[in-house]
Amino acid sequence: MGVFSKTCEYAIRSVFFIAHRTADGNRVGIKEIAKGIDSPEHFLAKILQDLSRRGIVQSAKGPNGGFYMDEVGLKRPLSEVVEAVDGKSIFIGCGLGLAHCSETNPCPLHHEFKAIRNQLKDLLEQTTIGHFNESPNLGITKLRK
Amino acid sequence: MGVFSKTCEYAIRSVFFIAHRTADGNRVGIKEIAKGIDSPEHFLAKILQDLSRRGIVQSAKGPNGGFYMDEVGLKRPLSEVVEAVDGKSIFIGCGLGLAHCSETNPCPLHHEFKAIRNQLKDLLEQTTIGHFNESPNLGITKLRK
DNA sequence: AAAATAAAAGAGTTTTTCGTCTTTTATTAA
DNA sequence: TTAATAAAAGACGAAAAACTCTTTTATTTT
Repeated sequence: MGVFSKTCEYAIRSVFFIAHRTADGNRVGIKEIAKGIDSPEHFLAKILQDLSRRGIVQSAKGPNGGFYMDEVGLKRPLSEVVEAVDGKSIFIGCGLGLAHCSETNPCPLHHEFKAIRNQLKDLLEQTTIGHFNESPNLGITKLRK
Repeated sequence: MGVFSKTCEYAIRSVFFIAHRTADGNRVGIKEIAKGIDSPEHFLAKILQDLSRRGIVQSAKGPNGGFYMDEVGLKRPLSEVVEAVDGKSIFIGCGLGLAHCSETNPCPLHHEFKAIRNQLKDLLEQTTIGHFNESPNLGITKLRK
């Protein structure tokens, strides 16, 4: 089991992909995205519909349509994508699945898990969707299986 | 989505519970364990059958039977429980779900994820199943929802 | 205005995870 | 040696996640 759901993995990979391909103002279609990140096309379509409704990606129908991102979108943190798809639980949930685990009522591993979760939280908050557009050597090269 | 599957959460909570209740040589039945950690009894039975087959917990049938742990078992790291139930993927898998992500072929977040995963790995390797038996104030008090 | 394009929406199926229920087997104690 | 106990095993059932296919709607270009 990964840290994220598969849906969320596709979401992250697709926003990186869209960010990279459309920073110049172009748009990119669902087929191309699906190929570019090795995901099932129609399943990804659902995911992007959702991200589009939430304003995380933009979309346009018709010829020359497709998905794209604006300047504001590129600056959004990855944490917004994750939260939109998987919810907040990854940032706040108990590692042992206890609903009432908290600072005052901690499970055996509460504090240790908290430290790790916070690191993940920081990473996802500090990494923007457009982050890898500026680092030409790293990044986008690797989004396929 | 939590870091562990629900099955694994139940597994961890149950080994902590069994360790605590049977360090003195007693045994504890499935009903009591299920109540003690707030889990579905028959589902937990399946999980413990598996852990028993793998030698992580011991079991005995019949009157005065139940689950228990020996000295060796108490010293086992929690990572063995997690690996038995959820497999290695949590320790080695790519955060973005890419099968061929690696040191030489890293995904955009490879190095960052690796650091976090390693922390989790260390925690699970350093915490033994019997760890909380010795710390009377912390620990076992909180395994129910 | 018509045809082509591409996302949105709707309605499924499949697979995996989670959970339940019943029967069987092993052990112990009366 | 029979009855009681408790885990093991087997066979389901339900829900969630992952994935597919078809139809509709919006847009653009000719």
